Amino acid sequence: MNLITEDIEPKTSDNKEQIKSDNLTDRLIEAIVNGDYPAGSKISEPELARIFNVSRGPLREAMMRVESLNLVERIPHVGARVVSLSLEKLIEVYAVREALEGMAANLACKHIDDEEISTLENLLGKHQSHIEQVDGASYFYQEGDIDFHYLIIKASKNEQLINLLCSQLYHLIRMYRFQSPRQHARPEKALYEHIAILNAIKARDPELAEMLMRRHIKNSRILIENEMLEE
Amino acid sequence: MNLITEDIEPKTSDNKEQIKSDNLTDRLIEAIVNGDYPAGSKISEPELARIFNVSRGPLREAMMRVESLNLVERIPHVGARVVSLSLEKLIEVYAVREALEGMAANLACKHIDDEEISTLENLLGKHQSHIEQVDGASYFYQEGDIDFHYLIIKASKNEQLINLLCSQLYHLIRMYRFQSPRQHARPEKALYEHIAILNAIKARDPELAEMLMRRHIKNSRILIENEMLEE
DNA sequence: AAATCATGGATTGTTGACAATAATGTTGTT
DNA sequence: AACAACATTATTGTCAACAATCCATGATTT
Repeated sequence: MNLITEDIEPKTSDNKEQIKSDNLTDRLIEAIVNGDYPAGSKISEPELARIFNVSRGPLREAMMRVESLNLVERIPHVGARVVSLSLEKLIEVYAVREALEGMAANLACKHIDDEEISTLENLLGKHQSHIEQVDGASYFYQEGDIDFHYLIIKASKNEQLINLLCSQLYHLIRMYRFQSPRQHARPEKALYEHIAILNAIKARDPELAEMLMRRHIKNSRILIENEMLEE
Repeated sequence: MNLITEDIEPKTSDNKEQIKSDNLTDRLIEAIVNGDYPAGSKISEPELARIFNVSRGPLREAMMRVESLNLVERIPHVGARVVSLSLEKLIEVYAVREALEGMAANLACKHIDDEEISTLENLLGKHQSHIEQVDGASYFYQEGDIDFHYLIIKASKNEQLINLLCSQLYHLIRMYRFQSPRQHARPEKALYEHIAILNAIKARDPELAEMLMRRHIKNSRILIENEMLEE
Protein backbone atom coordinates (compact mmCIF):
# COMPACT_ATOMS: atom_id res chain seq x y z
CA MET A 1 0.00 0.00 0.00
CA ASN A 2 1.26 3.39 0.92
CA LEU A 3 3.66 1.91 3.42
CA ILE A 4 6.43 2.89 1.08
CA THR A 5 5.58 6.55 1.07
CA GLU A 6 5.23 6.50 4.82
CA ASP A 7 8.63 4.90 5.03
CA ILE A 8 10.31 7.41 2.78
CA GLU A 9 8.60 10.64 3.60
CA PRO A 10 9.89 10.96 7.14
CA LYS A 11 13.45 10.72 5.84
CA THR A 12 12.98 13.53 3.35
CA SER A 13 10.52 15.86 5.01
CA ASP A 14 10.64 16.19 8.76
CA ASN A 15 13.10 13.61 9.96
CA LYS A 16 15.05 16.25 11.80
CA GLU A 17 13.21 15.49 15.01
CA GLN A 18 14.46 11.97 15.56
CA ILE A 19 14.45 12.04 19.32
CA LYS A 20 12.26 14.58 20.99
CA SER A 21 14.26 14.84 24.17
CA ASP A 22 17.54 15.46 22.33
CA ASN A 23 16.39 18.10 19.88
CA LEU A 24 14.34 19.65 22.63
CA THR A 25 17.57 20.34 24.48
CA ASP A 26 18.95 22.33 21.57
CA ARG A 27 15.71 24.21 21.06
CA LEU A 28 15.57 25.06 24.75
CA ILE A 29 19.16 26.27 24.72
CA GLU A 30 18.51 28.49 21.71
CA ALA A 31 15.34 29.90 23.25
CA ILE A 32 17.09 30.77 26.50
CA VAL A 33 20.20 32.15 24.82
CA ASN A 34 18.10 34.25 22.46
CA GLY A 35 16.27 35.69 25.41
CA ASP A 36 12.83 34.27 24.59
CA TYR A 37 12.71 33.50 28.28
CA PRO A 38 14.21 36.50 30.10
CA ALA A 39 16.87 36.14 32.76
CA GLY A 40 15.40 35.30 36.12
CA SER A 41 12.03 34.29 34.72
CA LYS A 42 10.40 31.15 36.00
CA ILE A 43 10.02 28.20 33.67
CA SER A 44 6.80 26.25 34.03
CA GLU A 45 7.09 22.62 33.00
CA PRO A 46 3.46 22.15 31.90
CA GLU A 47 3.52 25.39 29.96
CA LEU A 48 6.79 24.65 28.17
CA ALA A 49 5.66 21.11 27.44
CA ARG A 50 2.56 22.54 25.80
CA ILE A 51 4.55 25.04 23.76
CA PHE A 52 7.00 22.44 22.48
CA ASN A 53 4.28 19.83 21.98
CA VAL A 54 5.85 17.20 24.16
CA SER A 55 5.11 15.52 27.42
CA ARG A 56 6.78 16.56 30.64
CA GLY A 57 9.09 13.54 30.58
CA PRO A 58 11.33 14.51 27.67
CA LEU A 59 11.11 18.14 28.72
CA ARG A 60 12.45 17.37 32.17
CA GLU A 61 15.27 15.34 30.64
CA ALA A 62 16.19 18.28 28.45
CA MET A 63 15.94 20.52 31.49
CA MET A 64 18.49 18.45 33.38
CA ARG A 65 20.96 18.90 30.57
CA VAL A 66 20.32 22.63 30.29
CA GLU A 67 20.85 22.83 34.04
CA SER A 68 24.27 21.20 33.60
CA LEU A 69 25.13 24.01 31.21
CA ASN A 70 24.36 26.53 33.95
CA LEU A 71 21.69 28.20 31.85
CA VAL A 72 18.93 27.52 34.38
CA GLU A 73 18.87 27.03 38.13
CA ARG A 74 16.57 24.49 39.66
CA ILE A 75 15.29 24.38 43.20
CA PRO A 76 13.65 21.11 44.34
CA HIS A 77 9.86 21.29 44.52
CA VAL A 78 9.95 24.92 43.51
CA GLY A 79 10.98 25.05 39.89
CA ALA A 80 13.51 26.28 37.40
CA ARG A 81 14.45 29.81 36.52
CA VAL A 82 16.66 31.21 33.82
CA VAL A 83 19.96 32.22 35.39
CA SER A 84 20.42 35.84 36.30
CA LEU A 85 23.60 37.04 34.75
CA SER A 86 25.87 39.55 36.37
CA LEU A 87 29.05 41.29 35.36
CA GLU A 88 30.80 39.56 38.26
CA LYS A 89 29.95 36.15 36.80
CA LEU A 90 30.94 37.30 33.34
CA ILE A 91 34.36 38.33 34.62
CA GLU A 92 34.76 34.88 36.15
CA VAL A 93 33.93 33.33 32.80
CA TYR A 94 36.58 35.47 31.17
CA ALA A 95 39.22 34.19 33.58
CA VAL A 96 38.30 30.66 32.52
CA ARG A 97 38.36 31.67 28.87
CA GLU A 98 41.77 33.24 29.32
CA ALA A 99 43.17 29.99 30.67
CA LEU A 100 41.44 27.61 28.27
CA GLU A 101 41.67 29.60 25.05
CA GLY A 102 45.27 30.42 25.83
CA MET A 103 45.93 26.70 25.98
CA ALA A 104 43.90 26.26 22.79
CA ALA A 105 46.11 28.74 20.95
CA ASN A 106 49.15 26.95 22.29
CA LEU A 107 47.95 23.54 21.10
CA ALA A 108 46.71 24.96 17.80
CA CYS A 109 50.33 25.76 16.89
CA LYS A 110 51.08 22.06 16.91
CA HIS A 111 47.89 20.71 15.35
CA ILE A 112 46.46 23.27 12.96
CA ASP A 113 46.50 22.35 9.27
CA ASP A 114 46.82 24.50 6.14
CA GLU A 115 43.12 24.45 5.39
CA GLU A 116 42.22 25.77 8.82
CA ILE A 117 44.85 28.49 8.49
CA SER A 118 43.42 29.71 5.19
CA THR A 119 39.91 29.62 6.63
CA LEU A 120 41.10 31.88 9.42
CA GLU A 121 42.87 34.18 6.99
CA ASN A 122 39.71 34.51 4.91
CA LEU A 123 37.70 35.25 8.03
CA LEU A 124 40.04 38.01 9.15
CA GLY A 125 40.05 39.40 5.60
CA LYS A 126 36.28 39.67 5.73
CA HIS A 127 36.49 41.38 9.11
CA GLN A 128 38.99 43.88 7.71
CA SER A 129 36.75 44.91 4.84
CA HIS A 130 33.67 45.06 7.05
CA ILE A 131 35.37 47.38 9.48
CA GLU A 132 36.52 49.61 6.61
CA GLN A 133 32.98 49.70 5.24
CA VAL A 134 31.00 50.47 8.38
CA ASP A 135 33.91 52.28 10.00
CA GLY A 136 33.93 50.59 13.36
CA ALA A 137 31.47 48.78 15.50
CA SER A 138 28.87 46.53 13.96
CA TYR A 139 26.85 43.69 15.26
CA PHE A 140 28.40 41.51 12.58
CA TYR A 141 31.69 41.67 14.34
CA GLN A 142 30.31 40.03 17.46
CA GLU A 143 29.52 36.84 15.59
CA GLY A 144 32.76 37.09 13.66
CA ASP A 145 34.70 37.29 16.89
CA ILE A 146 33.05 34.11 18.10
CA ASP A 147 33.89 32.41 14.81
CA PHE A 148 37.57 33.30 15.14
CA HIS A 149 37.83 31.92 18.65
CA TYR A 150 35.75 28.91 17.71
CA LEU A 151 38.07 27.98 14.85
CA ILE A 152 41.20 28.21 16.97
CA ILE A 153 39.65 26.09 19.70
CA LYS A 154 38.76 23.45 17.11
CA ALA A 155 42.30 23.63 15.71
CA SER A 156 43.68 22.59 19.10
CA LYS A 157 42.33 19.11 18.32
CA ASN A 158 41.87 18.53 22.05
CA GLU A 159 38.42 17.00 22.45
CA GLN A 160 38.17 17.81 26.15
CA LEU A 161 39.04 21.43 25.52
CA ILE A 162 36.68 21.68 22.57
CA ASN A 163 33.84 20.16 24.55
CA LEU A 164 34.36 22.41 27.56
CA LEU A 165 34.55 25.60 25.53
CA CYS A 166 32.24 24.96 22.59
CA SER A 167 29.58 22.80 24.20
CA GLN A 168 29.49 24.29 27.68
CA LEU A 169 30.86 27.81 28.13
CA TYR A 170 29.96 28.84 24.57
CA HIS A 171 26.22 29.00 25.30
CA LEU A 172 26.74 31.03 28.44
CA ILE A 173 28.95 33.51 26.59
CA ARG A 174 26.45 33.86 23.77
CA MET A 175 23.71 34.46 26.34
CA TYR A 176 25.68 37.31 27.86
CA ARG A 177 26.15 38.89 24.44
CA PHE A 178 22.43 38.75 23.73
CA GLN A 179 21.47 40.13 27.10
CA SER A 180 23.82 43.08 27.22
CA PRO A 181 24.44 43.68 23.54
CA ARG A 182 27.03 46.37 23.94
CA GLN A 183 29.14 46.79 20.86
CA HIS A 184 32.65 45.59 20.96
CA ALA A 185 34.28 48.83 21.99
CA ARG A 186 37.34 48.59 19.80
CA PRO A 187 36.84 46.28 16.85
CA GLU A 188 39.91 47.59 15.03
CA LYS A 189 42.12 46.85 18.00
CA ALA A 190 40.54 43.43 18.40
CA LEU A 191 41.16 42.69 14.74
CA TYR A 192 44.83 43.57 15.02
CA GLU A 193 45.08 41.31 18.04
CA HIS A 194 43.44 38.53 16.06
CA ILE A 195 45.93 39.01 13.25
CA ALA A 196 48.84 38.89 15.70
CA ILE A 197 47.51 35.67 17.20
CA LEU A 198 47.10 34.05 13.82
CA ASN A 199 50.63 35.11 12.84
CA ALA A 200 52.03 33.49 15.98
CA ILE A 201 50.15 30.30 15.18
CA LYS A 202 51.41 30.34 11.60
CA ALA A 203 54.92 30.78 12.98
CA ARG A 204 54.29 27.74 15.19
CA ASP A 205 55.22 29.67 18.29
CA PRO A 206 53.09 28.17 21.10
CA GLU A 207 54.29 30.41 23.92
CA LEU A 208 53.72 33.59 21.93
CA ALA A 209 50.34 32.46 20.62
CA GLU A 210 49.20 31.59 24.12
CA MET A 211 50.46 34.87 25.55
CA LEU A 212 48.77 36.92 22.82
CA MET A 213 45.49 35.08 23.17
CA ARG A 214 45.49 35.54 26.92
CA ARG A 215 46.25 39.23 26.58
CA HIS A 216 43.50 39.57 23.98
CA ILE A 217 40.91 38.04 26.29
CA LYS A 218 42.24 39.95 29.26
CA ASN A 219 41.73 43.20 27.30
CA SER A 220 38.09 42.27 26.75
CA ARG A 221 37.75 41.54 30.44
CA ILE A 222 39.20 44.91 31.39
CA LEU A 223 36.60 46.62 29.20
CA ILE A 224 33.89 44.83 31.14
CA GLU A 225 35.46 45.69 34.46
CA ASN A 226 35.54 49.36 33.51
CA GLU A 227 31.93 49.14 32.46
CA MET A 228 31.16 47.72 35.86
CA LEU A 229 32.85 50.57 37.66
CA GLU A 230 30.87 53.15 35.73
CA GLU A 231 27.58 51.89 37.13
CA MET B 1 -3.41 14.91 65.97
CA ASN B 2 -0.22 13.13 65.02
CA LEU B 3 0.47 15.63 62.31
CA ILE B 4 3.30 16.90 64.44
CA THR B 5 5.13 13.62 64.62
CA GLU B 6 4.68 13.11 60.91
CA ASP B 7 6.12 16.53 60.39
CA ILE B 8 9.18 15.93 62.52
CA GLU B 9 10.06 12.31 61.92
CA PRO B 10 11.05 12.67 58.27
CA LYS B 11 13.58 15.31 59.26
CA THR B 12 15.29 13.11 61.82
CA SER B 13 15.04 9.60 60.43
CA ASP B 14 15.43 9.10 56.71
CA ASN B 15 15.32 12.57 55.26
CA LYS B 16 18.58 12.01 53.46
CA GLU B 17 16.78 10.96 50.31
CA GLN B 18 14.88 14.16 49.70
CA ILE B 19 14.70 13.91 45.96
CA LYS B 20 15.29 10.54 44.37
CA SER B 21 16.48 11.87 41.07
CA ASP B 22 19.08 14.16 42.64
CA ASN B 23 20.66 11.75 45.06
CA LEU B 24 20.48 9.08 42.40
CA THR B 25 22.83 11.17 40.30
CA ASP B 26 25.46 11.17 43.02
CA ARG B 27 25.04 7.48 43.70
CA LEU B 28 25.37 6.73 40.01
CA ILE B 29 28.50 8.85 39.73
CA GLU B 30 30.09 7.11 42.69
CA ALA B 31 29.20 3.67 41.34
CA ILE B 32 30.71 4.43 37.95
CA VAL B 33 33.80 6.14 39.35
CA ASN B 34 34.40 3.27 41.77
CA GLY B 35 34.24 0.83 38.91
CA ASP B 36 31.10 -1.00 40.02
CA TYR B 37 30.13 -0.77 36.38
CA PRO B 38 33.29 -1.46 34.37
CA ALA B 39 34.40 0.78 31.54
CA GLY B 40 32.62 -0.01 28.30
CA SER B 41 29.88 -2.03 29.98
CA LYS B 42 26.31 -1.47 28.95
CA ILE B 43 23.90 0.08 31.41
CA SER B 44 20.38 -1.33 31.36
CA GLU B 45 17.74 1.12 32.48
CA PRO B 46 15.25 -1.42 33.87
CA GLU B 47 18.03 -3.27 35.68
CA LEU B 48 19.52 -0.14 37.27
CA ALA B 49 16.07 1.11 38.19
CA ARG B 50 15.46 -2.17 40.01
CA ILE B 51 18.82 -2.00 41.80
CA PHE B 52 18.29 1.57 42.99
CA ASN B 53 14.61 0.98 43.78
CA VAL B 54 13.31 3.75 41.59
CA SER B 55 11.30 4.09 38.45
CA ARG B 56 12.89 4.64 35.08
CA GLY B 57 11.87 8.29 35.08
CA PRO B 58 14.21 9.60 37.78
CA LEU B 59 16.89 7.18 36.62
CA ARG B 60 16.83 8.60 33.12
CA GLU B 61 17.03 12.12 34.49
CA ALA B 62 20.08 11.17 36.53
CA MET B 63 21.49 9.51 33.43
CA MET B 64 21.24 12.71 31.43
CA ARG B 65 23.30 14.51 34.03
CA VAL B 66 25.89 11.77 34.22
CA GLU B 67 26.11 11.92 30.45
CA SER B 68 26.87 15.65 30.68
CA LEU B 69 29.80 14.73 32.91
CA ASN B 70 31.17 12.50 30.14
CA LEU B 71 31.04 9.45 32.37
CA VAL B 72 28.67 7.55 30.08
CA GLU B 73 27.98 7.67 26.35
CA ARG B 74 24.46 7.31 25.10
CA ILE B 75 23.34 6.21 21.65
CA PRO B 76 19.69 6.87 20.77
CA HIS B 77 17.52 3.78 20.86
CA VAL B 78 20.51 1.66 21.72
CA GLY B 79 21.52 2.54 25.23
CA ALA B 80 24.19 3.90 27.50
CA ARG B 81 27.66 2.54 28.18
CA VAL B 82 30.28 3.56 30.68
CA VAL B 83 32.96 5.52 28.82
CA SER B 84 36.06 3.66 27.76
CA LEU B 85 39.03 5.55 29.02
CA SER B 86 42.30 5.81 27.15
CA LEU B 87 45.66 7.36 27.90
CA GLU B 88 45.12 9.68 24.94
CA LYS B 89 41.99 11.11 26.56
CA LEU B 90 43.75 11.33 29.90
CA ILE B 91 46.54 13.40 28.36
CA GLU B 92 43.91 15.72 26.91
CA VAL B 93 42.42 16.12 30.38
CA TYR B 94 45.83 17.01 31.74
CA ALA B 95 46.21 19.81 29.20
CA VAL B 96 42.92 21.23 30.44
CA ARG B 97 44.01 20.80 34.05
CA GLU B 98 47.28 22.56 33.31
CA ALA B 99 45.41 25.59 31.97
CA LEU B 100 42.65 25.73 34.58
CA GLU B 101 44.60 24.82 37.70
CA GLY B 102 47.36 27.17 36.64
CA MET B 103 44.76 29.92 36.58
CA ALA B 104 43.43 28.69 39.92
CA ALA B 105 46.85 29.01 41.52
CA ASN B 106 47.15 32.47 40.03
CA LEU B 107 43.80 33.60 41.42
CA ALA B 108 44.42 31.89 44.75
CA CYS B 109 47.29 34.31 45.37
CA LYS B 110 44.77 37.13 45.41
CA HIS B 111 41.90 35.46 47.24
CA ILE B 112 43.25 32.86 49.64
CA ASP B 113 42.77 33.59 53.35
CA ASP B 114 44.89 32.64 56.35
CA GLU B 115 42.68 29.74 57.38
CA GLU B 116 42.97 28.11 53.97
CA ILE B 117 46.74 28.57 54.03
CA SER B 118 47.08 26.82 57.38
CA THR B 119 44.80 24.01 56.18
CA LEU B 120 47.12 23.52 53.23
CA GLU B 121 50.18 23.62 55.47
CA ASN B 122 48.70 20.97 57.75
CA LEU B 123 47.86 18.82 54.74
CA LEU B 124 51.39 18.98 53.38
CA GLY B 125 52.75 18.27 56.87
CA LYS B 126 50.70 15.10 56.98
CA HIS B 127 51.97 14.12 53.56
CA GLN B 128 55.54 14.66 54.69
CA SER B 129 55.22 12.33 57.66
CA HIS B 130 53.32 9.72 55.67
CA ILE B 131 56.05 9.62 53.05
CA GLU B 132 58.71 9.24 55.75
CA GLN B 133 56.74 6.41 57.35
CA VAL B 134 55.95 4.26 54.34
CA ASP B 135 59.05 5.43 52.48
CA GLY B 136 57.48 6.40 49.20
CA ALA B 137 54.42 5.44 47.27
CA SER B 138 51.17 4.80 49.06
CA TYR B 139 47.60 4.86 48.01
CA PHE B 140 46.96 7.48 50.63
CA TYR B 141 48.96 9.93 48.65
CA GLN B 142 46.62 9.73 45.67
CA GLU B 143 43.72 11.08 47.70
CA GLY B 144 46.00 13.57 49.39
CA ASP B 145 47.12 14.88 46.05
CA ILE B 146 43.52 15.45 45.05
CA ASP B 147 42.88 17.25 48.34
CA PHE B 148 45.77 19.65 47.73
CA HIS B 149 44.61 20.56 44.26
CA TYR B 150 41.00 20.76 45.44
CA LEU B 151 41.84 23.28 48.16
CA ILE B 152 43.76 25.54 45.82
CA ILE B 153 40.96 25.49 43.29
CA LYS B 154 38.50 26.48 46.02
CA ALA B 155 40.86 29.21 47.16
CA SER B 156 40.62 30.82 43.73
CA LYS B 157 37.08 31.89 44.72
CA ASN B 158 36.09 31.74 41.05
CA GLU B 159 32.78 29.88 40.94
CA GLN B 160 33.03 29.08 37.23
CA LEU B 161 36.47 27.62 37.68
CA ILE B 162 35.46 25.67 40.78
CA ASN B 163 32.42 24.26 39.04
CA LEU B 164 34.31 23.22 35.95
CA LEU B 165 37.13 21.51 37.83
CA CYS B 166 35.43 20.16 40.94
CA SER B 167 32.00 19.26 39.59
CA GLN B 168 32.90 18.19 36.09
CA LEU B 169 36.49 17.15 35.44
CA TYR B 170 37.03 15.94 38.99
CA HIS B 171 34.87 12.82 38.54
CA LEU B 172 36.57 11.91 35.30
CA ILE B 173 40.01 12.24 36.89
CA ARG B 174 38.99 10.12 39.88
CA MET B 175 37.64 7.50 37.48
CA TYR B 176 40.98 7.30 35.73
CA ARG B 177 42.77 6.84 39.05
CA PHE B 178 40.49 3.99 40.02
CA GLN B 179 40.76 2.27 36.68
CA SER B 180 44.53 2.37 36.29
CA PRO B 181 45.64 2.63 39.89
CA ARG B 182 49.32 3.09 39.21
CA GLN B 183 51.11 4.61 42.14
CA HIS B 184 52.25 8.13 41.85
CA ALA B 185 55.73 7.45 40.57
CA ARG B 186 57.50 10.13 42.57
CA PRO B 187 55.57 11.21 45.65
CA GLU B 188 58.60 12.91 47.21
CA LYS B 189 59.11 15.05 44.13
CA ALA B 190 55.41 15.81 43.93
CA LEU B 191 55.43 16.88 47.58
CA TYR B 192 58.32 19.27 47.00
CA GLU B 193 56.45 20.72 44.06
CA HIS B 194 53.38 21.16 46.25
CA ILE B 195 55.46 22.95 48.85
CA ALA B 196 56.93 25.26 46.22
CA ILE B 197 53.46 26.09 44.91
CA LEU B 198 52.17 26.86 48.38
CA ASN B 199 55.18 29.08 49.08
CA ALA B 200 54.52 31.05 45.90
CA ILE B 201 50.90 31.49 46.93
CA LYS B 202 51.92 32.60 50.42
CA ALA B 203 54.30 35.08 48.79
CA ARG B 204 51.32 36.31 46.73
CA ASP B 205 53.23 35.80 43.51
CA PRO B 206 50.56 34.93 40.89
CA GLU B 207 52.89 34.43 37.93
CA LEU B 208 55.21 32.13 39.85
CA ALA B 209 52.36 30.16 41.42
CA GLU B 210 50.75 29.65 38.03
CA MET B 211 54.02 28.63 36.42
CA LEU B 212 54.85 26.14 39.16
CA MET B 213 51.36 24.63 39.12
CA ARG B 214 51.49 24.22 35.37
CA ARG B 215 54.91 22.62 35.52
CA HIS B 216 53.71 20.30 38.29
CA ILE B 217 50.78 19.07 36.21
CA LYS B 218 52.92 18.89 33.10
CA ASN B 219 55.32 16.59 34.97
CA SER B 220 52.45 14.26 35.80
CA ARG B 221 51.41 14.31 32.18
CA ILE B 222 54.91 13.40 31.02
CA LEU B 223 54.86 10.39 33.31
CA ILE B 224 51.68 9.22 31.63
CA GLU B 225 53.07 9.85 28.17
CA ASN B 226 56.12 7.74 28.98
CA GLU B 227 53.85 5.02 30.30
CA MET B 228 52.00 5.16 27.01
CA LEU B 229 55.18 4.73 24.98
CA GLU B 230 56.17 1.65 26.97
CA GLU B 231 53.10 -0.24 25.82
C1' DA C 1 25.42 -23.49 1.78
C1' DA C 2 25.43 -18.61 2.07
C1' DA C 3 22.97 -14.55 2.10
C1' DT C 4 18.83 -12.00 2.71
C1' DC C 5 14.56 -11.10 4.73
C1' DA C 6 11.16 -11.60 8.26
C1' DT C 7 9.64 -12.24 12.86
C1' DG C 8 10.01 -12.23 17.95
C1' DG C 9 11.94 -10.39 21.97
C1' DA C 10 13.99 -6.90 24.52
C1' DT C 11 15.16 -2.16 25.28
C1' DT C 12 14.58 2.60 24.79
C1' DG C 13 11.45 6.78 24.06
C1' DT C 14 7.13 8.80 25.36
C1' DT C 15 2.87 9.54 27.55
C1' DG C 16 -0.72 10.46 30.98
C1' DA C 17 -2.10 9.81 35.60
C1' DC C 18 -1.04 9.84 40.59
C1' DA C 19 1.43 11.50 44.90
C1' DA C 20 3.95 14.89 47.45
C1' DT C 21 5.39 19.42 48.24
C1' DA C 22 5.27 24.52 48.20
C1' DA C 23 2.79 28.89 47.36
C1' DT C 24 -1.38 31.45 47.69
C1' DG C 25 -5.69 32.98 49.55
C1' DT C 26 -8.94 32.78 53.25
C1' DT C 27 -10.63 32.80 57.74
C1' DG C 28 -10.50 33.42 62.51
C1' DT C 29 -8.47 35.41 66.48
C1' DT C 30 -6.02 38.86 69.12
C1' DA D 1 -6.36 45.98 61.46
C1' DA D 2 -2.65 42.76 61.61
C1' DC D 3 -1.00 38.31 62.28
C1' DA D 4 -1.29 33.34 62.33
C1' DA D 5 -3.19 28.99 61.19
C1' DC D 6 -5.63 26.48 57.80
C1' DA D 7 -7.40 24.99 53.40
C1' DT D 8 -7.06 25.25 48.55
C1' DT D 9 -4.66 25.25 44.37
C1' DA D 10 -1.05 24.75 41.37
C1' DT D 11 3.39 22.85 40.46
C1' DT D 12 6.88 19.52 40.88
C1' DG D 13 8.38 14.56 41.68
C1' DT D 14 7.31 9.83 40.64
C1' DC D 15 5.32 5.88 38.63
C1' DA D 16 3.49 2.32 35.48
C1' DA D 17 1.77 1.38 30.96
C1' DC D 18 2.13 2.15 25.85
C1' DA D 19 4.64 2.96 21.39
C1' DA D 20 8.70 2.88 18.55
C1' DT D 21 13.08 1.21 17.53
C1' DC D 22 16.87 -1.99 17.43
C1' DC D 23 19.03 -6.66 17.77
C1' DA D 24 19.13 -11.49 17.26
C1' DT D 25 17.45 -15.69 15.79
C1' DG D 26 15.52 -18.48 12.37
C1' DA D 27 13.26 -19.34 7.94
C1' DT D 28 13.42 -18.80 3.06
C1' DT D 29 15.43 -18.08 -1.35
C1' DT D 30 19.10 -18.10 -4.76
